[in-house]
Amino acid sequence: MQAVSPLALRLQAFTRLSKDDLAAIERVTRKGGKEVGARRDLIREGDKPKFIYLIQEGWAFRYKTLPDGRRQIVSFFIPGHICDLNVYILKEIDHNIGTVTKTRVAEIGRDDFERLMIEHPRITQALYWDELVTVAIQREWTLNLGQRSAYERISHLLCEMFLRLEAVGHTEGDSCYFPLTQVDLADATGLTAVHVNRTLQELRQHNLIVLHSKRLTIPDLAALKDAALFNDNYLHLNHEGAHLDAND
Amino acid sequence: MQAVSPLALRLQAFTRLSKDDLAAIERVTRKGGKEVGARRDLIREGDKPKFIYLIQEGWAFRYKTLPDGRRQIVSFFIPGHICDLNVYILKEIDHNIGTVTKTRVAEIGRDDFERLMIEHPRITQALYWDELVTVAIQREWTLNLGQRSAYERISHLLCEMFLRLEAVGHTEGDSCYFPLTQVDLADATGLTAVHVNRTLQELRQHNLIVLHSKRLTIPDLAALKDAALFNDNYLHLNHEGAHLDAND
DNA sequence: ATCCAGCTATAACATAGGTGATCAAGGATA
DNA sequence: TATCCTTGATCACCTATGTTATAGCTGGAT
Repeated sequence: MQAVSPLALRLQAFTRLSKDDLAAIERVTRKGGKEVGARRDLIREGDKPKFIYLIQEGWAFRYKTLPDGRRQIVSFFIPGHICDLNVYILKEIDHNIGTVTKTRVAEIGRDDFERLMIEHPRITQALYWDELVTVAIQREWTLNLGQRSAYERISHLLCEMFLRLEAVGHTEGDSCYFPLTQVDLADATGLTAVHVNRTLQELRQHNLIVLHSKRLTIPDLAALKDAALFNDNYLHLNHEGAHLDAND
Repeated sequence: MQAVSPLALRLQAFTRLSKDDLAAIERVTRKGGKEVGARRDLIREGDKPKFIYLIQEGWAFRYKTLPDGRRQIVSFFIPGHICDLNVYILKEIDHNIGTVTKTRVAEIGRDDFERLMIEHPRITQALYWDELVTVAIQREWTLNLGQRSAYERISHLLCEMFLRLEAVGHTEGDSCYFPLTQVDLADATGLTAVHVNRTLQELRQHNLIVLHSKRLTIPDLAALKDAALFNDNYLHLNHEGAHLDAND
């Protein structure tokens, strides 16, 4: 189905990997393959962390809830995304991971993972880069929720997802598959679905987006970025030089 | 001044460290010592990451800004806190770190740090635990900003800070030093200073807090936690058994 | 071809929290 | 003691976003 694992694709945005590295990634990710249906929970709060999850195909998200049912999506996972490097160190998971679409994941055990990191320092470093980017995204979400208006917030999320999808080759020109419902967007932006709907109308009126039938088109990305006060430095894709000290 | 480095104190909440481990921490942290005044920037957006910063004494925070000046504090640093494990992998810092009070930090270079990790696997693991907790806190802040009301949000922040201070021995009974201004609280909770003021009044009226002259007292922590819908699982302090597999 | 559940759209109304302005109180500095 | 500056307190008014309700779509299941 796919020639290259989306993880490998993603990591190569940071550093070049050898054939040997790539083969090791393929091996490890092929091992714990698993299919999960749409709108299912993959991990539940309170679980004992056993595996590192790698999203191979499909969309998922991490979410947290309050006792009265309020719920916040705290991050989205798209192909190539690793959930929680080193997480087996913790005793208990403090959040949930749910799927949006049908999803193919690889469950990677602690031992396999540690072996991979010991035998492939280049991969190890790339994984830490990946982890740092994930945390940086989490911080940007904090800024998003704390300071941006509804209009800016939604624009920002759309920009971010588009750029992340682009990085793993999941866009076609100025459009992409986009399976999130307005309720998902609301839970991710801390707004209500009603207000998300209003705001999407507004974005459409301004010709910043076309969104229907699970397809998002952004005719003028620069304009949407402006509306979002989007600064892509937090995605750390501008990495020339960052890997110069890795031994080739 | 202090017998044990607050970092060592903090890490021992996760695992027991040997005398040798402790000595290594002392050595590394003593090396790059530096004093910074109150309300100064320690790190600026765009800087090239050179050091890992360890807060030895004082309070600081990480913040991000928007072009029009809006600003969000995305995390607080108290003694024993490490800023960004492995951060030297990135090309450019995407946020700022500013001090609240006069602060003593240790700048730890990449080489020293990597040597520490190679020679002390127990410390390495504790550092990853620390990093996972930091990220978990960031996620909880996302929930906080996205879903909690002003009243819950401020209560939550006060609970979190109190518990974190307690973990490094910086509380006295039910009270602690608390140098944040109402503007700081506003920037951290995504509210305005005016509304923070209103909400603090409300908390005082409900006898949940006493706060003046940079001193916070929480007469009934359980009650404040209730008001905050506070669930401390994200701090991962409940760790019995978590380190059983470390070789003693 | 029909049905149904989960989406999307819209409207009328309510409110939490924002704005901008002013003043008082508490520490530093001199 | 006087001055300055930061912080905290309050007030009157405003608006972005939430609430509740209803109805119309749409696409997959049967």
